[in-house]
Amino acid sequence: MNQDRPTKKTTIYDLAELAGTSASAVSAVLNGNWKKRRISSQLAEKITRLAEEQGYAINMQASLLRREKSKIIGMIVPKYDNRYFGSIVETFETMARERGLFPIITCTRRDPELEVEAARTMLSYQVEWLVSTGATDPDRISDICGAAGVGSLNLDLPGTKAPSIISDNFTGARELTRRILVNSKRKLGAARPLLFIGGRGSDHNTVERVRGFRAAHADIGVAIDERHILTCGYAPEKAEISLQALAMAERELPSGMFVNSTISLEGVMHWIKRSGHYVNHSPVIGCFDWDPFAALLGDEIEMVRQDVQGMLSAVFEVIDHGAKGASLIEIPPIFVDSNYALINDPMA
Amino acid sequence: MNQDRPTKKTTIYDLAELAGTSASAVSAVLNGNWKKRRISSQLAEKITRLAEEQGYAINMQASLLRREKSKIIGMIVPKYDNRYFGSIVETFETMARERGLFPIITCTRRDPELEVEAARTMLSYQVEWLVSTGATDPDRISDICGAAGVGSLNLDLPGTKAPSIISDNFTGARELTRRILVNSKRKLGAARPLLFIGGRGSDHNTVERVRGFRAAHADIGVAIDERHILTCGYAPEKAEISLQALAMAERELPSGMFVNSTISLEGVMHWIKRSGHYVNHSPVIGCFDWDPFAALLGDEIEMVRQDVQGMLSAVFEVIDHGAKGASLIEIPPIFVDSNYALINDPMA
DNA sequence: CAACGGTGCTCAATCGATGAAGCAACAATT
DNA sequence: AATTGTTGCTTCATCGATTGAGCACCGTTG
Repeated sequence: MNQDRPTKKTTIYDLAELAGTSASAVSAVLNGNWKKRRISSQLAEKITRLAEEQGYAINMQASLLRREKSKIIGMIVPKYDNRYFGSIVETFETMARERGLFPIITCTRRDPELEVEAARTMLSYQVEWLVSTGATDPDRISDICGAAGVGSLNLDLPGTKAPSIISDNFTGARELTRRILVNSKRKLGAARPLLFIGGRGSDHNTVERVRGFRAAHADIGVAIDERHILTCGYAPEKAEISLQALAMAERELPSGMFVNSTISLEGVMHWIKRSGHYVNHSPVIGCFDWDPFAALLGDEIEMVRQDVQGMLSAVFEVIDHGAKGASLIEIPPIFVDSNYALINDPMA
Repeated sequence: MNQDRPTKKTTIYDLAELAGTSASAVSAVLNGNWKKRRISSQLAEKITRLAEEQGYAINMQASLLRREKSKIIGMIVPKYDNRYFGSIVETFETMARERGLFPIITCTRRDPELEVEAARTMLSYQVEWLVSTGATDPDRISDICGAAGVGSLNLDLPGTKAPSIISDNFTGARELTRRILVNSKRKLGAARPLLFIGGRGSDHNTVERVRGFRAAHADIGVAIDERHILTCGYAPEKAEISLQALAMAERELPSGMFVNSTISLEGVMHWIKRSGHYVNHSPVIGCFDWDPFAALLGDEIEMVRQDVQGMLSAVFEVIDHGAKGASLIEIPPIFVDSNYALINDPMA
């Protein structure tokens, strides 16, 4: 079809000429408000048929230029290398489309400069909202958006200049720690203090999780060794290096660990396997995040699953109905049983 | 900054008024060809400064409407739930940006209707190229793009109407099978025929991998049991159901498996752990795809890593320099050693 | 002093879709 | 017969950036 013009795209003017009518009639028919514009159904049908035949596709650039709302929603995300972010992106796309929004996602690889550049590019594309996921400097992005009159939102990591939707890290970490301690007690006879590894000491989530970690120890009156709080960053290698350094320094390693992300867990498990420590007494492990294979690794890996559906529902709730100022919305995480069952409400 | 006008965005006309000059001068300065248009460097500097102060962001819709090239490149991808696709998306974004292209990615959840809809939407946004990754019906998408004069490319799964870049599935599968058989021989004393599980019997990759699987068995003169080729789909549950059915039907299960994706491996490992089969003789496993945790699961999980960098280099090679017709470009996969070392050229 | 080339800008048309305003034709009402 | 209402369209300005054409002014040259 339409062999005569191989490259040039069909416009409403081409269709108008073919239909022997005006471009505005074509426009009205194709964007659905032809009833309102009192176009006869015969003409509407004819135009629709022609559009189909010609393989007409609207030029969004032209349409959006004219319209006041772009219906484009942007998201920046640090990485695609774990299930948590993958699930966030997939859910975001689905929910955006359900609302008639066009999602644009970009991965900024935890690079602050890229984050800013990506935000600016998204503004150029006239996004109506920008969701900053796990951004290193969310407030900078909120400022940039604010100056352009574009709404922004923080996801996963909070900021102070836009509504933030994050997991309830404190409560989640406290419950996760409690569970690891219970497993530790069952396995070793007594609850022994755990190691905390992964994350950045400077980020809110890590701070809150350490706080939950401390609280759970305090709850059962077990003292923490401050040298065993290793907020060494998220990369797998950093966890390995950190553990190796600890093993060099100490006679005895902790018998259990709270691992702050699946990415860190990757390094931890690799080190455990290769280092030769823990050969005849594998540690009791818990991880703040979920991965299907990690779940199958040992018998005793306790995992928290962040409630991605819940978090994104909250995101779109804010987008649809607004939120006051830079509010902080905390979503309780979900505890995953080893046999794939989900148990809600960790504190129940 | 720019407090007076909270919502309305700054345009080149606003900047022109502020600078006491014309919009065309502003445009020339901001898009970099002010030398060609003989604008003085004083004026250029002034305009640049003003643009910065006002937080000006170009309106891409307007710019793209006027220009002939959009510099937008689209990709559709089935899922974000494994490292392979995550890595494809991340690499694609990086390489696109390096070339000054703006990547738009959308996830179609293996839904043929969504694929077509996504392709049409991307055409509306004037993409110059569309990369269909693992599409269920790549030719349909090529047709749609072709009608609009837009280039298309297939990645991961081949089509017949556009250049396709895929892994060398046959060679990869043959070498993977060979390795599993070697491991099987080392462990059990003799090389026993393997089970093939996962993938769709209708897709090219699965067909080729089964062919490689057969070839490797033939190479050492071991006969395959045809009932042990289970192309049950990609979802984890399908692999579980399929294995369960096999276990009900047979007295003895195969001692080794070729698993066709990490997603299928998820189901396989879960079933092995929960079903009670293989309790005192864990099977020798190989997987066509790589996952960091799966790599740590057993001692004997052999994994092939598809060469994402290589595949995307080939994609952009085609985009930059063209390819003849619907050529098929096969990229050799990479074999991963259990200690994280990479060994190239599987056939060496 | 006229002609010429160079510099430094402005003007106005254009990309494709949209929608307010308007117009012609006819029907219904006073 | 004049007014009003309704239907079914068309006309045209507009969104913001881009770019070919053109204009005014300068210094230089013959």
